[in-house]
Amino acid sequence: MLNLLELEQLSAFAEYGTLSKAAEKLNISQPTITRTMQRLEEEFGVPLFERSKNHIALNETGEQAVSYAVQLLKDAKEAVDAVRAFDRSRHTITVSSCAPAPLWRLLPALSDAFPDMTLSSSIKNNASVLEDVKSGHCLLAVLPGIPEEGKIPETYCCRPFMKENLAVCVPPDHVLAWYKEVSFEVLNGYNFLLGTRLGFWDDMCREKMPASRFLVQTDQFTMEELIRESSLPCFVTDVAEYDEEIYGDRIVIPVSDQAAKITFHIVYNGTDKKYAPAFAQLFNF
Amino acid sequence: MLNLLELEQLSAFAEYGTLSKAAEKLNISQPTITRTMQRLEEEFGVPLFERSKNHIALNETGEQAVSYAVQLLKDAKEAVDAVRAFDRSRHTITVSSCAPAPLWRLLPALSDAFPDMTLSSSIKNNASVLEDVKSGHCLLAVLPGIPEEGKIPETYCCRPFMKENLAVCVPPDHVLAWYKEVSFEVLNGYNFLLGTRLGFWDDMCREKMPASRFLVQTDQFTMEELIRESSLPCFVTDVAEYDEEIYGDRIVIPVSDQAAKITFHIVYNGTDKKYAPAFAQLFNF
DNA sequence: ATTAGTTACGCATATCGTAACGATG
DNA sequence: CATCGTTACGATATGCGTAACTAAT
Repeated sequence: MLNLLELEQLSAFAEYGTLSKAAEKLNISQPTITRTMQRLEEEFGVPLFERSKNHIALNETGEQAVSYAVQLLKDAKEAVDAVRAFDRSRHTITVSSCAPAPLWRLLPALSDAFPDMTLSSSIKNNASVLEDVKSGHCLLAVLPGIPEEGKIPETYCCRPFMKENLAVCVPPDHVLAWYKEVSFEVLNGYNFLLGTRLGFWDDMCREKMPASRFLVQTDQFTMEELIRESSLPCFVTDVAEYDEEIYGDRIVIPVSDQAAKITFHIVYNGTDKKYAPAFAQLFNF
Repeated sequence: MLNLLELEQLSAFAEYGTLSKAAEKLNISQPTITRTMQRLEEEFGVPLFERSKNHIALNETGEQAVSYAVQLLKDAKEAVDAVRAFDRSRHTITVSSCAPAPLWRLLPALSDAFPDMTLSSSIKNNASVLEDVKSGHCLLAVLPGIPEEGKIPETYCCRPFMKENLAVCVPPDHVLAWYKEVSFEVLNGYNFLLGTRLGFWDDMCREKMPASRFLVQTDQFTMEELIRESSLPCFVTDVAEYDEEIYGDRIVIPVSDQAAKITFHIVYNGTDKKYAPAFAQLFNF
């Protein structure tokens, strides 16, 4: 039977041209590789090399053998990787969320319910989250409301999880500070500071306030500093903890639109034998 | 690195359910297979089995590993077979001929020109011969005349090789015995003895003499006996040696049609670097 | 008591590296 | 004479089978 270690030496010989070079690259002695090539010829049962007294080269059959060897080695490596990935997936619960806030509650709950599983979460826009849940790329999805009919298979379960309401946050001397509540229509045209990793809130703001510009900050510290030092409005929600240190005397004004009052929903594959029952229990309070 | 021998043991375990059974089937001791499974888990780096004190079974990851293992083993075997087949093809000149007679001259000539090559020949009808030469399934083809325009790629060479003329052979008291030569039209309606492996002659006879019946004999001895003991006409050609023992006092009458006077042509791929030059020399006298 | 799996132990052999050799340009 | 490939030889370790052990049915 073939031996992958031997095939690797064959492949190295093909790559480097001489047995000596190949041996050096593989950190083995040169006689070893000589013997391996002889063994390979025995195993294949046909000549693979043209030999002269101090020269050896692949013949046509040998070239063929090399191409098969390379393929086999590649397949073998991929197999190992795939098995490792599969094992990893068996011990990982993957969550795709449309916003950060739901994760703050969801991840601790999952960690509690599945103490020996690894949790892996990511925040993406709605479309990507939908993709993930449909492709099975994630086990749990968090979406802002019930997905439209036909967007996900019927076997998937959808349960309300928590609410979040959007608000703007402005310094007391800002013109908006007088409002008790404010609509997107009014806000449209103002420029805002916007933190990254906001998920679907990001998309929604751009959609509802097309005339506004959003000054996206990828760095958390920069964002906080700008909130303190500028009078630019920013966004907060009723779920995020409100840090006095950062917001100072800024005033919070709820956004009045229905679109700003979100009920996050959990979506998961109801036919998954391993997780569906546990998820049903977790989310059917 | 993975080892195919180990994967074979894994596959056997998956197939037979217990280590003992697998060990027995593979003619190895049972502790050996235990150790191999342990090594495999190390190599994959993840658990593949559920173990209790005297029981071991594949877990889900293990099932995955098995399916990859089976695939790899299959691929490896196929690779060896393919390399062997390739080597064989390198030492074999394959000839497809539309009739037996050309082979009687062609094979000795090839054997002479390529003393260390194996010759492999087969007789088929014209269409199959054309298929073989186009697909590269044969290196040399023998066809009855020049193939029609477009039937073979332009890069193929076509050279006249030898002539063969069809004749019928009847007992002296047969009504046909009076003819000096005879046309298919006259022959049409008579029934004939026909040996197998006649290649295209077979097809031609059926085409030119649709009203005739052909009593096909697969066995050479039976054929000869029937020629001796019956008065049924049969076919001979000017190339086949005429054995008095068999034909006795039968009379040979050439078939007058042009279609019965064949010039066999050799066809081969003119772009084949290895053989085209040698073939050109052989057939361009 | 039988069957299955793991561990312990000793041996055979496979495989490696060093060294020596042969050939070639 | 430097480089490359093959062969010889001795050390090592890898891997096997036997035997002994444990647990479960």
